[in-house]
Amino acid sequence: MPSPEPEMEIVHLLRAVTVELGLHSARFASRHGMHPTDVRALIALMDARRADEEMTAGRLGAALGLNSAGTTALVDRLERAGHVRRVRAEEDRRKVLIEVDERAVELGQAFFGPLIGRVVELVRGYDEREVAAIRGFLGEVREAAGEADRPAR
Amino acid sequence: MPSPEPEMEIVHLLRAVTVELGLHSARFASRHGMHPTDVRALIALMDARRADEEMTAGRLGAALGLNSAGTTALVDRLERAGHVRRVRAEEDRRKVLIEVDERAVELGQAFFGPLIGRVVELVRGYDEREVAAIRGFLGEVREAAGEADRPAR
DNA sequence: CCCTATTATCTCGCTGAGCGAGATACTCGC
DNA sequence: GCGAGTATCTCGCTCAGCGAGATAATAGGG
Repeated sequence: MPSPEPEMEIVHLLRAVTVELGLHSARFASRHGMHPTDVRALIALMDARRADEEMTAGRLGAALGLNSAGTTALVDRLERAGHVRRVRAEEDRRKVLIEVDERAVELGQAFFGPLIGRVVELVRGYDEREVAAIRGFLGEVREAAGEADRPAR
Repeated sequence: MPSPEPEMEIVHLLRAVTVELGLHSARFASRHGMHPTDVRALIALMDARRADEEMTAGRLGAALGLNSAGTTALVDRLERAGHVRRVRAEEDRRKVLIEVDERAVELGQAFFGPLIGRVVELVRGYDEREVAAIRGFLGEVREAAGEADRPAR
């Protein structure tokens, strides 16, 4: 066994964090009778909401890696549970806008709020340069993971 | 809308990273005709391997949040694909040890290697104190996510 | 030792998420 | 207003994961 590089500790920690966060979402899902995909969908929808972007059925499916049939089923499920509403887009009536219900937002905040608050608290414990390092690192990892397909740059 | 706290940027980045890494695993899965759960299982198995711990069917299922029936089906799938072997434990012959095939390890390294290498490279770009901050932050987040259930401490 | 309780895994039958193929509804350029 | 293109939906199917219960092995009290 080759002597392990010390940088690998960060790699393993990173993976452990994603696993742990995934399990946390799964707890939210099962507690509310939802499936992991539904939670991912709600998160994507709330992201769009925060960025003030309209979310259509198609864009949602693409973000989650579903095909159109699966997307329809997903939205059906969320709509049946009262978490979202379908609204025909006025400019292009082929599109279906998906709007998150206020109650679903509150549900999410009630569950994820404590964890988010804890992370905010953690961040406050670091000085400016340390926070910059954390922010830079996370941003670069996101970048790297998104582009990790094509072998060449 | 209340003025957003600046610490929230880190929270959103963190979530974006987990989403991106999740999609990356999903690409690995679909490229090799596997399901997301199978990839999570292989990761858990390789983790155990690195830590020199034996992994049984039961422990694997628990780590992934599957019940016994689902776990059996999962191991069947992985075994059929040649990624793992079932081995009866000698000390307690009720247990079934799951061993990862060397070829599956190589498959994973071939796919995740570039991304891991990129992250190692990134880490090298930070000085000691910055790396300590990143490591500390990730460790604390993992902790927080794992304990985020019980409201009181 | 045997008998019972306990633990680990597997089998069976079922539900439902997500897929491929193709239908339907709407838009846009000609 | 017709044909090509785009967004979503419908249908039928496959298979991941669940609940219930069977099977196999161990542990302990008598």
